[in-house]
Amino acid sequence: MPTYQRPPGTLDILPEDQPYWSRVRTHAIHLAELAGFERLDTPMFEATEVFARSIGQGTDVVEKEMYTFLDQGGRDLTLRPEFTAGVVRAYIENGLYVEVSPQKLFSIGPTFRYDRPQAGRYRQFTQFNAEILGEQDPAADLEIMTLVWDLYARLGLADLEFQLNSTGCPRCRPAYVEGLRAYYEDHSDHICDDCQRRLEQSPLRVLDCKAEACQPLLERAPRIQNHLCEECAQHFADLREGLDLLERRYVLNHRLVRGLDYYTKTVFEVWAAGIGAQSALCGGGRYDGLVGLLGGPETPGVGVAVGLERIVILMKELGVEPSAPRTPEVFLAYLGEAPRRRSLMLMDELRRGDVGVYLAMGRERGLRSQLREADKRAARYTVILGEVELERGKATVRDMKAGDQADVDLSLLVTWLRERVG
RNA sequence: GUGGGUGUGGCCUAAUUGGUCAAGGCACCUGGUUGUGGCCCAGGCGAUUGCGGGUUCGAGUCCCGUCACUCACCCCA
Repeated sequence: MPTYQRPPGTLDILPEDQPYWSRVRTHAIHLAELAGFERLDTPMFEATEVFARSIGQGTDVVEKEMYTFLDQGGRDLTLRPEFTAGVVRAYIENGLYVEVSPQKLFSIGPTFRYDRPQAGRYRQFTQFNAEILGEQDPAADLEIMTLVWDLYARLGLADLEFQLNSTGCPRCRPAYVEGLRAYYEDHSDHICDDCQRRLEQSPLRVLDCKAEACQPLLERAPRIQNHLCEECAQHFADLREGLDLLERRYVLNHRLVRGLDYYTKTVFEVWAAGIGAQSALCGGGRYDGLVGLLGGPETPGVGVAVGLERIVILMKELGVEPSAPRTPEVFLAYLGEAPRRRSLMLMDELRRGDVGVYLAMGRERGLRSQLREADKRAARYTVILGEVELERGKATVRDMKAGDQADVDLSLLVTWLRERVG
């Protein structure tokens, strides 16, 4: 065992995995920009209050999953467990509501949750996040959903569909929740302990209970879809029409309720098999009250958070090719002190000429050892410089694939190589 | 927080079920070629078998504890 290990639930992303990450990030950023989203970077930590108020006191995230600490100045801070709260805080603080509306913003970076790690779940994980602030039109929900769908499609994850639901708004939800509570109270002796608690704290959460005992009751529980106000019902219908029109598959899931309190109307997730017991690839929804709740002007919003680790896991599982890493195609080998100095200069010259190059290290190495290294590094050409070549003002350039060699004038070497690599 | 599984060199695996066996493969380094890679051959580096304790003449192998990793529950990315 090594003396030091990664903290539980964290990940070393080694060079061999970077091509996957690079491909995921590149596509995410490209698609976001294509759809008119602008990048916003916020701090990795915020005042704890920002998250506690947004996400809600009774939620799992706030109750037991936050990395919270006091800094030297006694400030109560928390590593972000998600992006939305911080993005909304930045939107208000920087007065982005006076800019063109809606504001379409995306972010990408690490997030932190103190969960128990398991397959597909980490304490530090990476999210791609997109938000549309200042627009109540269901077209905004549709754009958000289309964006993540297209990201998956580009990365080769096919056969996906949205889980979709509407959780109503402050006008219609309270009545539904009362109805749900009343229904459950009539049968309270048949439900699990967790649900007993949920009824008090966040009644909607009884809907995604998986306990055997609760299933029969759930079957006949009232469904929010039948209790939406006219505005919410219309919004939901418009969104579904848009999804149909653009052929983004979805299934209605009346039991989909997300673990954060701020959602209104639309909630959705995308599920996939193959990431251990986890299924959610992304999750999102509308939060029309959040900006107001955090002290800004009443402003509707909708957004999504995409888990990047889970995408990478699936890409590997499905055999999706990552992007090819770019490594130098030229290796400089030398024999002797004068050639070594000349190689140093060649290295400099080549890189200034935008030719990627490895330089052999070590002063007493045999050519065999240097060529072995060149081979392992998959260099296309090895430039061999010894006393013999130096005297004639030339270098021996070995084509590693063909196995043949050419004499090239040192003065022409950069040009010669530039014509053949890149 | 709760439960299950696992823990041998950088990686993968072995050790006749307590008796010199800590072995093999991959990787790495050197040499076979006084200046030539990939294949092959030879050699080499590298492990107090997670840690602590116990049983025993003797433990990698049994027991207890502990730590770590891992999977799962809750919930999510």
